[in-house]
This record gives sequence, structure tokens and C-alpha cells, in this order.
Amino acid sequence: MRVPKKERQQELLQTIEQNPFITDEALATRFRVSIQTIRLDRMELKIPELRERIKHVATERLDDVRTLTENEVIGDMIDLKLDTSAISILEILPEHAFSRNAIARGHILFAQANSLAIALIDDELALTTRANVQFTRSVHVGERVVAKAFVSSHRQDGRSDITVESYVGEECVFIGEFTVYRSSKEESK
Amino acid sequence: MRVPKKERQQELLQTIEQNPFITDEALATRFRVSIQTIRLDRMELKIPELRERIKHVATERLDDVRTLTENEVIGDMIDLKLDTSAISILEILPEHAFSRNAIARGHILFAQANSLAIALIDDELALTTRANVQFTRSVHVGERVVAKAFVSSHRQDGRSDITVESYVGEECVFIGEFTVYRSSKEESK
DNA sequence: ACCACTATTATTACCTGGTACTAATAGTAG
DNA sequence: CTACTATTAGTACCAGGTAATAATAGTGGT
Repeated sequence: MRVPKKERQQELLQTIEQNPFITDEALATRFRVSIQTIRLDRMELKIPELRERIKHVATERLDDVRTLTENEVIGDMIDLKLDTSAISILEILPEHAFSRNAIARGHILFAQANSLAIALIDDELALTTRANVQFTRSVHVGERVVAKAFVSSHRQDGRSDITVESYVGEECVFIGEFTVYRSSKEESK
Repeated sequence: MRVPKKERQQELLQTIEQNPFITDEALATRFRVSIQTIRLDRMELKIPELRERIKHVATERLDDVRTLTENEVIGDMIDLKLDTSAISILEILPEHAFSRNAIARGHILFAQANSLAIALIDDELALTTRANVQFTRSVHVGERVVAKAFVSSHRQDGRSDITVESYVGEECVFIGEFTVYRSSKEESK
């Protein structure tokens, strides 16, 4: 035997996970076994065939993209009082973090806070013009970040100041002050 | 003729665009023509076959996710002098912007700047601890944002201050001051 | 040495969703 | 009636599989 069965199957799992686009034939040459062996392995491990894997990636990714880009809010908004306060929760996943130490990247926490601040404004258009943020504790993969946003002032000049505080449990991990420009309804008429 | 050719091809384009997972057979019954006609249409319109379309969606989406998550740097880094300065370019795509007005979301520009600032630090670990940013002009879909980062000071306490200025053409669209904590090499030994 | 058993490989028939090519047919305009 | 376009049909072939059956290699126990 080149490599024990169990070992090969473990590697097979990893290999396919990180490159779902690989064919049985390529896997066979890679592990120096026959195609049939690869297929038996896939059956045992319940790994679907190439085309199904690709299809899965295509549909899955469609959801994923929206979590970080197309969605109005990054994270799940669980409470919203327009022009007053809002709360969202974001679970930190491996792709949100540095692979070396599993610490969430700063801009992920910023994105959660910023999108929450924007969603809070009850206007046709809201744009961030300024932000002052502090990352008070590093957040790790698996932790759930609860962001709480509240409007601290509605200025006369069409801007609002919003404070966002993010917590993991009792601990504050992020504080941000955002100034948001709003295309106030009165103005636009 | 059920429906003129041109008309059918227009609908075909739309149909496939909003559901790339449809087979020629399904399209044939849908448009009440033969499979061959659908294939001629696809050839004329240069639409690839089902499997290629799915594959395309799968890899495209993969890239998108990485725009905000897995990549080390958001945007393309085109210049890097460690601990000194760095430049990256990011083209604003529809998914980076509000759909209503095609204006880039604030956290996208922040992410570009933040990741560039982190990449700039020549240390095992770098984490943003504070940021002060201004969005001086709104950026639209299709524009290319050039972010220029430079270290303004290496403090004794293991922190560095980095300034990032982002431009679209000659116009400054974003200014940010980041304070980054570095796990200095000397310290870790 | 022999048997049992597992792992591996080979072979064959069949499937989907196509490509590539050739040929026949229908409809329409000049 | 002819030329031309649009459509349909049919055949051979391909990738990347499923499913099932059988043969072979290697290993452990007694």
C-alpha cells in the first residue's frame, strides 16, 4: 500500500474541500490509486461527484456573497427603532479572520458597525462621511459580536452622529462614532 | 413561427442570465422550439454550455467573497515598501455599492485602507487598534480607487501610525489615520 | 499452508448534457 | 421557380460520472 486507506481518505476530504473542482481522474493520479478506488472513497465519505460539487459551490457562494457585500446590513439585525437605535449580531467565521491567529480583521467589525449605522437612518439616502473607531479587544473566530447603535444627535446640517458599541458577551470590543449624511426628505422635495 | 428569432434570442439572454442553471432541453420546451435551435441561438449569442455557466458562477462568487474576506489585501497591491509605504487599487463593482444609487459603501473603502495598512507592517502580527477616517467624496460603481498608505510614525510602545489617502483620479475620496499594534519581532523573542 | 477478509483494480453498460458536423425540410421574399 | 433563412433531425463523439459485477493482491489468524 502506498498510504493507508484512512489516511488517504482524510487527505481526500481536505483536498476536495480546498479545491472542489478536481476530477476523480486527477485525484487518482495524485494519490497513485485507480479511479475506482477514488470513487469508493467518495461513496464512503459521501462526497458528491464533481458536477454536483461545482453546482453546490455556485449556489452556496451566491448566499455567502450577500452576507458581506450585497446585504444592506452585515450581520443579522435583531432590533431596529428608526432614527433611534438598532442592534445586530455577527458570528465571526474563519474567513473573517486572519488565518494565522484567528483574530477578526478590523474592517469586518467596522463593516458591521457602519452598515448598522446606515440602516438606522430613516432616509432615502445615508452616507458615512466620517468615522472614529477603536478596537478595544481582539475578537476570535467563533465569537458572536453584538453591535448596538444609537443616534447621539441629529444635526441641522443634514448630518447625524451615531455611536456604535460592539460586545462579545459583557466585554466591549469596538467603539465607533460615525457621522452620517442624510438626504433629508424635506430637502429633496 | 411561434416568436421571431430576434425576440426569442433576447428572451433567451435574459432567461439564462437570471437562471444560469437551466438546460438546453428545458429552454427548448420553454420556447417551443427544438433543442438544436436553442443550441444555434447559444452559438450566435456566444453563451457557453450549462456546465461552463455553472462553473463560471462558482468561481465568480468565490472571487467576490474574497473581496471582503479571505484576501490579505482588499484590492490589488501594486507597490509595497515594507514599514514605509504601499499602494493598492480597487475597482468598485456593483456588489460594493448601494443598489439604489451605485455609491460605494463606506466600509468597502475602509476595508481597502485598513487591509493596506496592515499589509504595510513588516511584523508577524499587526492589528488595528484605532482609526479615524473621513469620506470626502462619494465613489461610484466603475471608478477605480487608488489607496496610498504611508507610515507616519513608529512609536516606542509597539504601535505605528499609518495614514491612508484614497483617490479617484486627482480627487481625494477618503482619508484615514490608523493606529496599528505590532507584535514586534524583538519583543516576541 | 490454507482460509477469510479487506482493499484495490478492471470491465462493462448506461446516463446527462453537451460539441461538431451533415443533411433534410419549411417558409418566405423576390 | 429559386434563393435564402430558419428550423429540425440524426449521427458520432466527448467528459465525467453512476451502478454493478468480477477478478486480483495482500494481510492476519489459526
